[in-house]
Amino acid sequence: MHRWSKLFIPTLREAPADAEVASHRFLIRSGYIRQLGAGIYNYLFLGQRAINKIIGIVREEMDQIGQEFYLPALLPKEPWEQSGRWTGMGDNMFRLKDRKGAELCLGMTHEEIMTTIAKNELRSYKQLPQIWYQIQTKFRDEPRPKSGLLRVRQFTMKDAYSFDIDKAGLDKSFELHDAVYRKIFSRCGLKFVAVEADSGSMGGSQSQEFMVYTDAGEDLIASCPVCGYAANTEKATSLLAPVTEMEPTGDGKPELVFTPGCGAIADVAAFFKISPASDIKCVAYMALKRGAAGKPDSWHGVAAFLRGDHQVNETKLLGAMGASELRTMQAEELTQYLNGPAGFLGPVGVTPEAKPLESGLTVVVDSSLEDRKNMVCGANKLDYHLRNVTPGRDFSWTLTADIRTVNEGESCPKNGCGGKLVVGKAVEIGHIFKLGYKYSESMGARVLDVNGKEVTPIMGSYGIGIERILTAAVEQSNDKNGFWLPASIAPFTVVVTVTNMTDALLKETGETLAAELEAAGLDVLLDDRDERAGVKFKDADLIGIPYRINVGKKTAEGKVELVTRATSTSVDVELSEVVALVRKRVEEDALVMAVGE
RNA sequence: CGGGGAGUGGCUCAGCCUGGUAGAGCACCUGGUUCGGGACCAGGGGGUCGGAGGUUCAAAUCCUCUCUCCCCGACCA
Repeated sequence: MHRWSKLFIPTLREAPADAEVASHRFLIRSGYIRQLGAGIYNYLFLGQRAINKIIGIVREEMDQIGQEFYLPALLPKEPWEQSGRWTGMGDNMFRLKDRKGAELCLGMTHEEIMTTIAKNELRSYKQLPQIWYQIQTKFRDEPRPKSGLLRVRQFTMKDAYSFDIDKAGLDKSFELHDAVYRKIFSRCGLKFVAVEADSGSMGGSQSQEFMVYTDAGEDLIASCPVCGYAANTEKATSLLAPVTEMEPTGDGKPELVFTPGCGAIADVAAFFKISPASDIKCVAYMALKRGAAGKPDSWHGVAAFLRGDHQVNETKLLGAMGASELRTMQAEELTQYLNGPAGFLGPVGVTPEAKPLESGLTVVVDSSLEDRKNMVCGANKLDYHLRNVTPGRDFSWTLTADIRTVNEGESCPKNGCGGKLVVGKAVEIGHIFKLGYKYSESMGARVLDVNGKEVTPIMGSYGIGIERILTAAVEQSNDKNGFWLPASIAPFTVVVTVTNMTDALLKETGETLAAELEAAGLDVLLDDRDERAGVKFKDADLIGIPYRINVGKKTAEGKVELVTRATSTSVDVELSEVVALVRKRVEEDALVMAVGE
């Protein structure tokens, strides 16, 4: 039995001033965690207990479909060089040298290592499929750690990797993970949503994120309340209403117009008395292209053109070109590639490359411009714009693609749905991903198929952020006094609060009750501290335990109070019945979570 | 990396502008009174003011450099 008086649970009346996000404040105030450095945290007793419960659930469910491994966190350079990620991971990778000068890194993910095992050990299609997973500490040199445990440099991840003989097999492995992830998050009591996600430049074909809505989140999710469509805004699409406003003037040729000081979209729209939707915005970037095998990386000029009222979606833009990084152009580069100043850039007169990322300028035009006529755009000349510009007739491009970010209120992209998209902030707790052949190919994993022919296994990778489950749970269930966790992941299921330890009856009753609860299989914390009742109540409310039993005033009559933290409601219960009642409550909670999503 | 802010007992902060050798509340220790929503009284311990250098008779305070942390933008579990 755990006696509070003997434990280290350093609760704080006030949170550090720099903790802003609810989960950050409460995890510190409740004594779950303490900060050691930027994005580096100590997990104390309660925090580690909660983490262990989460890991228990993850492990139990993952064991239904896969096999647990444990790979090193300290990794040699070679596998990363083979996959091209030694450079590809850039500054996000922690690197170090050993005493001999050999280069190593701290693992931020383990595709390379798992694939190395596959390459060395798998020989035949008969050994497939395989699903291997581990629960491991990951290290990422985040440019900006923030929000407590939400974005850190060291964290725990459950990462899984599947190896299949063909695409159908991968689909199956993907489906298995999807189902298991839903079970895991449900059991953890999270209200989550599965969304379509960007598969990045890593060559994947399908990617799905599991998200929990919270203002502390860093992702934006677009969803349709009508049909259930949901996607990360990095990936989301929408249907646009046609632009109905009158075109500026007939179908004339481009006309140079003096537009002094109109460097911003709003100025241009006001000047021409058009909506920003009829203006062509230009965003100029330098894009990084990773050099193929042995060749160096290179930077290329890119001009993205889209409607004035739209925002460039850099993830989509990268994907459209096959580039791996973007930065905005400097003034000299604007002159070099577009021969124009910022604020007055336009597509007319520029010479697009035939293929993306060649020596000249790659011109990417958003699909929404394709059928437009008589628009306004910058003239690549200070204080001048062009009107009556028609895409295709007056300028050409390297490629068109969907490169804009959807906005709330636009129409759902699903056929005939008609719903209006809503956009909300969310935190990513899991991600499942069809990798394809990228790693098995580059690292040379091969097996023989039925015909004795060498084939490359197809892979998937699947991650869950362990601490983020805890963080998301705190984010979704807190009030001014603290937070509450579902019994499945709470460090304790019930706290027995003895309101006055100097009262022999209360003390004795609390001891006995705690022992009975424990005998009934519940994780019980006995608050036997020599503190005033108020202090104990405040602490109990703070630290996330879902149920509390007060042994106090009514105990002389054979009764105790059962307090449900989530609702702050309490009922008087006969002492002889309280153990059964708590068990019943916990079981009911679990049932609700099992169906819930 | 770009922009903004902050480093003063464990926590929250004052003091800095206008240099004179460090303070409050909470927390902690001792004793007493209290005892169902973060008690009260009395006594006590604890800080070379992030670090280095400089100016000065004298620096938490002024100057320079530096480190760390937080927040806003580009990355991801």
